[in-house]
Amino acid sequence: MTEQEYLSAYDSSQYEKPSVAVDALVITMNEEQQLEILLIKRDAHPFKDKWSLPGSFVGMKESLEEAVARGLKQKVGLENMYLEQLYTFGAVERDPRMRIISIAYMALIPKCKLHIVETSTIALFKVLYTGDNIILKNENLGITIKITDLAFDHENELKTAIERLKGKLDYTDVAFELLSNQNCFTIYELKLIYEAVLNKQLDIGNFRRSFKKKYIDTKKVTETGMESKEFSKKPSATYKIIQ
Amino acid sequence: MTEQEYLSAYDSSQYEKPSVAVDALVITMNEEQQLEILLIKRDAHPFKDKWSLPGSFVGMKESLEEAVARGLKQKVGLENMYLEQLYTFGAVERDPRMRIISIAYMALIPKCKLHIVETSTIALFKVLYTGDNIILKNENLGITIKITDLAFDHENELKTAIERLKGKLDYTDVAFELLSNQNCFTIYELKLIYEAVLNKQLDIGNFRRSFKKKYIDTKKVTETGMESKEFSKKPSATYKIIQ
DNA sequence: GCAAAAGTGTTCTAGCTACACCCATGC
DNA sequence: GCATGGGTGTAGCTAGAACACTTTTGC
Repeated sequence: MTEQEYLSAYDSSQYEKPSVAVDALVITMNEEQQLEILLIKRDAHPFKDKWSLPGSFVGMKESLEEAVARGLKQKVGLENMYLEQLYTFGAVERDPRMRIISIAYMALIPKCKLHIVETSTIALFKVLYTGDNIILKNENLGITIKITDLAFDHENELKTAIERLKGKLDYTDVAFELLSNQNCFTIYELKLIYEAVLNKQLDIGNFRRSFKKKYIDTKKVTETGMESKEFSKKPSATYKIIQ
Repeated sequence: MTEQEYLSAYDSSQYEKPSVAVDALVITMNEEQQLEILLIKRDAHPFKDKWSLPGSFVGMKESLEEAVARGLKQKVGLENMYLEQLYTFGAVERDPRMRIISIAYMALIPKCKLHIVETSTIALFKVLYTGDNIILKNENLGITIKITDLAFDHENELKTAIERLKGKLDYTDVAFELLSNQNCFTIYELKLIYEAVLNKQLDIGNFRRSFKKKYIDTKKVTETGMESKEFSKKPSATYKIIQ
């Protein structure tokens, strides 16, 4: 049997298959320097009227990343953001309708590039900590929900994303993805992102020093030569990422 | 429409679906303190006669972990090993037969628990470094292959696993999974695992100190009170993990 | 003048690195 | 006696934490 004969004889439909979806954790930072997550209110069963992560089924001719990008473009008009695979959730009963295996992706995007028209079914929620609990709050809609109230296993997905983000701050450059302008930012602005993700205050002096050691000395980032007064009265040096 | 009506009306077979598989990266350490990986020689197209990672299709009523465990039990009689999800590979053309999305799992197991009858189609290969290249070698079969010769995208999966393992040594306890006996091991033995994974020599004095700080002081590990001469002439203290 | 961020300097500590050193044992 | 791992000690360097301090500007 040649390979060609083998391939055409192969019957890919002989077994029942699980469905495959991708979920997107669209994370941004608002003007008050708080993390926000994009949620969609379910209009159908199961979990009707619960808030959930935007998801899409994976088409036969698109990669996982392409499925996430397509879904986000269709649902909220988003394009060209940083995507990173988070984890694959495959418990048998995670969706009561049928077996769905879902590959979760984290999408980081600065809020200035996020032109979402908030409706009563699509909205950004602040991620707030109250002790050990996480609550999600949208002030325009006047909605506050507990993370445990999300549809499906999305509580688990969101918690995984937050932990991954915290863990990756140190040894990767993901924080830059939340800057409003990677070609012109201040150290203070980057510190705000770190503080929002880590949910704790950092010492600005130490942050400056470690920024310079980690990025300037290694030539990953350089001064633009321009100054900014966006965050202060005194002009501040601005930096840009070297490609 | 009630939720019950909705669920029964839901037609889960209306769209064509990708197939879903799991791949297992069974990693162990041999008597010479080298990492080994379990490979299976393909007996069918595509990639006929190439070596590959053991994989299984995911059944409708089993979780991803269960699918990995079932596959390993059926193919090589392995049970009860440490499993950790690695990454999901979903490129459209990764399998020329059909669309297969594969969730890779890393399985760590001490060689003493790995009772594999090596045949010409199932074997453990040493993971060896030659400069920047990785080669896979089985001396019983007299086979040496380059990592680039693996079937499908398994080169990529194996490289991802090795990197993950290296990265996780520091901040997790994965190294313990490769100990032949978690209830009786020496510090030297643990150091050999670190050296095999990191592919570099470590200072034994510093390793002892950091082991004690990280595990003894925190009461995660304690002395057994027994001594071992397995690795030396002078008797050595042995340790066990506290559950 | 006050507040707030920009930016620098200093001190202290913890941890890691690279050794040197002695001990116990098998050969 | 010598090689090998068991085990401890130590000096030096580095990164990070905590905090003090000056500067520049808008109000």
